[in-house]
Amino acid sequence: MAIFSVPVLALKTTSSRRTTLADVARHSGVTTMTVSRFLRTPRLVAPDTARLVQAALDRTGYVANKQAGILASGTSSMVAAIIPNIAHSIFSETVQGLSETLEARGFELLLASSGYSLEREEKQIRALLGWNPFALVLTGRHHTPGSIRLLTAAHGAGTPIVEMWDQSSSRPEFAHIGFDHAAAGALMAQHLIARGHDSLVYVDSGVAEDFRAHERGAGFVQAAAQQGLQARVVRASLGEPIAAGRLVLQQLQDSSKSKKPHRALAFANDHLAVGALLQAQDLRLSVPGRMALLGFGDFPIAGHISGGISTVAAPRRAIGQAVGQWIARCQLSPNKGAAVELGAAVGLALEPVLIQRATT
Amino acid sequence: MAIFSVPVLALKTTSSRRTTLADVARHSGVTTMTVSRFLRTPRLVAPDTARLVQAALDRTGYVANKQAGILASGTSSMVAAIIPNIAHSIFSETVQGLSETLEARGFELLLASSGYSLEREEKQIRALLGWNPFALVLTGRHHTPGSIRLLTAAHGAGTPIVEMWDQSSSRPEFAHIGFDHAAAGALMAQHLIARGHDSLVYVDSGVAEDFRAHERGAGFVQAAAQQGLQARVVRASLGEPIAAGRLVLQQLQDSSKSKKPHRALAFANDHLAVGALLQAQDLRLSVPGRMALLGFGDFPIAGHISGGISTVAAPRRAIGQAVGQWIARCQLSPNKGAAVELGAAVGLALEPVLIQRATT
DNA sequence: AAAAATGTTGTTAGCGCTAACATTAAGGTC
DNA sequence: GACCTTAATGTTAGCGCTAACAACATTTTT
Repeated sequence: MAIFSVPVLALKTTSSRRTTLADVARHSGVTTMTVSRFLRTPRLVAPDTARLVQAALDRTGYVANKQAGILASGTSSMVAAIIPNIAHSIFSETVQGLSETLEARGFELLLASSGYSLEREEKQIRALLGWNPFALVLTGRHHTPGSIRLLTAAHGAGTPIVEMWDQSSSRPEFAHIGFDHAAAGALMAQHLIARGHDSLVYVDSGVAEDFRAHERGAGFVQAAAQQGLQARVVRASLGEPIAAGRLVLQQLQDSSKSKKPHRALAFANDHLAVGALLQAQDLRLSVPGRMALLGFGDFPIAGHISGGISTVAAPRRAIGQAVGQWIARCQLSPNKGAAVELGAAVGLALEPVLIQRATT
Repeated sequence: MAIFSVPVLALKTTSSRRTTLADVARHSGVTTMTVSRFLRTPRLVAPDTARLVQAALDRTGYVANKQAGILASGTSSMVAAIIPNIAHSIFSETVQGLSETLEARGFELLLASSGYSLEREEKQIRALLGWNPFALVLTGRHHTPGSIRLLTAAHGAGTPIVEMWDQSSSRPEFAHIGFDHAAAGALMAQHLIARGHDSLVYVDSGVAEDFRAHERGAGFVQAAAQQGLQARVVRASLGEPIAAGRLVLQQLQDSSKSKKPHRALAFANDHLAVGALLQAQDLRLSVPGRMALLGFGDFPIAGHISGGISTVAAPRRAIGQAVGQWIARCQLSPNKGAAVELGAAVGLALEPVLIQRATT
């Protein structure tokens, strides 16, 4: 790999600054205000003038300066969102749904990924709030005290705050759109029990800050206990999740040569489950004959692997869409900026759905 | 799914506007300029004053208004980038590399995903330029004429433009960091030929605007021709790529019951190849016995599927890092804004590497 | 001790745009 | 024709911040 740079000699030395409204105004013989008006409320501009302005706009290749516009008007069309991991299948569809919904309503989306770190999240909240977003979207209800302080202040100043993926919010005045992860975990346990399994294992995410995965685990254990069964929880290793899933299955297999061989495994996510299934296939273990597997999330790969991973489908896209819709409603609401209106708590009750494939 | 909203009655009606520099200044008994100075160049502020200001900062929970700062200073620390698809494995690591590198140098990254549509890309270029970014990063060298016009104007006004993933740029004054996709395609063909295959097929991406995949196909066909072999090109269907890969393999199998059964397939990306491998396993086809498979990209899943997909690894992360480094260099360069310096064309020569697994 | 250098803070102006109001022209009403 | 309405454009001020320079106090140099 070699980096080479070829300095190009003097190009057009027209280091011309960007065209401004004033340039366009000069070209069309009107004032800046008329051009601004043409861009935001064209019906207030006379047709003849409009033609002149449009021509000047085309000729100059004007691109509006957002910072100036936002600063002057005091309102931004930008929505900021923080996701644990953009690349992660579980969130990419939420982002897709959010961005579609917002784009259709004239918003823009500014995205940050926290890498599941609450410290990074706090930094990003501060950075994003600096852009004066119309609203701020977070994932989950767990934040540092510093984050909460920033969020409360922003909310007080009229910025809607939405926490998604969880069933409750960190503060009552923030909106939340998500579902109950403990209940989803319970659903997993109940399904496995209904299928006749009594040796239950929950394979938790290796990411310490994946609180939702831990909550599903807690719900899983509790539901098992209610049926008089003691579920075991093991933690996957950090890092690439398919590899981690393989490793978990291998270790469980190694450690139980003599013990009860038949087990039902529920995983924190489908990638772990896929890894476990692939490892089971390599070990020639019969699935679900010797071992039943149940994933979470309904990731694209889950249905494609031979056999397919049974999974609990989370309403990934719906969450993003609902968040977008709620934010759009904030804009339309008559007295937009007021804390009262923005403080309306919104809950979206979503039932995760069980999708059964050959593995349970 | 039910959306319910609970209007919270009057919270703190302190719909207090956000704290500004002036607020902080008042609290600490200095002028706004001193506070601004403390935030940007603390060494120019006396220790005693600094303490006062810091206290006021903490007390008020000040968050700097970026639009005001950028507007006043005329320089932004934000870098804008457009990627075909954020969720796509092939780009997520590039984004990761880019964002790490930029963050370490105090830049922020504003991301947009074009969905492989040049029209959307043009809209996004316009929208992103409106934010006055420090630099603009694009994927590939194919753009609409309108986009080129916008980019040329922005470059003329001092904004560095980088095209990544391709080996050349749309205009000589833009930087480019990437590799030769035709050569990568040729590499794939040569490898298969060297392994003794003479019935070669390239399975192209179903996405019409995935120009790089098409270029690899062209390189593949040409390299085969140079060895006196006529390679066939088939196009995968649109949509979920693992399913598309399965379908391609099924169709090839159906259509060649009587004909030469042994084939070598090169795929536009690893997801297609994984789909094909899974389908081959379901059909009990021996791989590579009856059919050799070769993917592109070295996606995480490629090495984990039983057997593993042989693949040509693209320097995904390195591309992102190199782009970030180049942008950082633009900042440091003595006469930063000048077209001459920014026009320095940068090429990063990267050799894709062949990773061999059980499938070829 | 005067001059020069340095350190610290303040003043002024303006980035590019838009809200709010002011102004003018054109048409309608009595 | 004096009055009111409406339509179209212009004027003024200011969003929150920072560059550039000015003003002073303090130290260092000669």
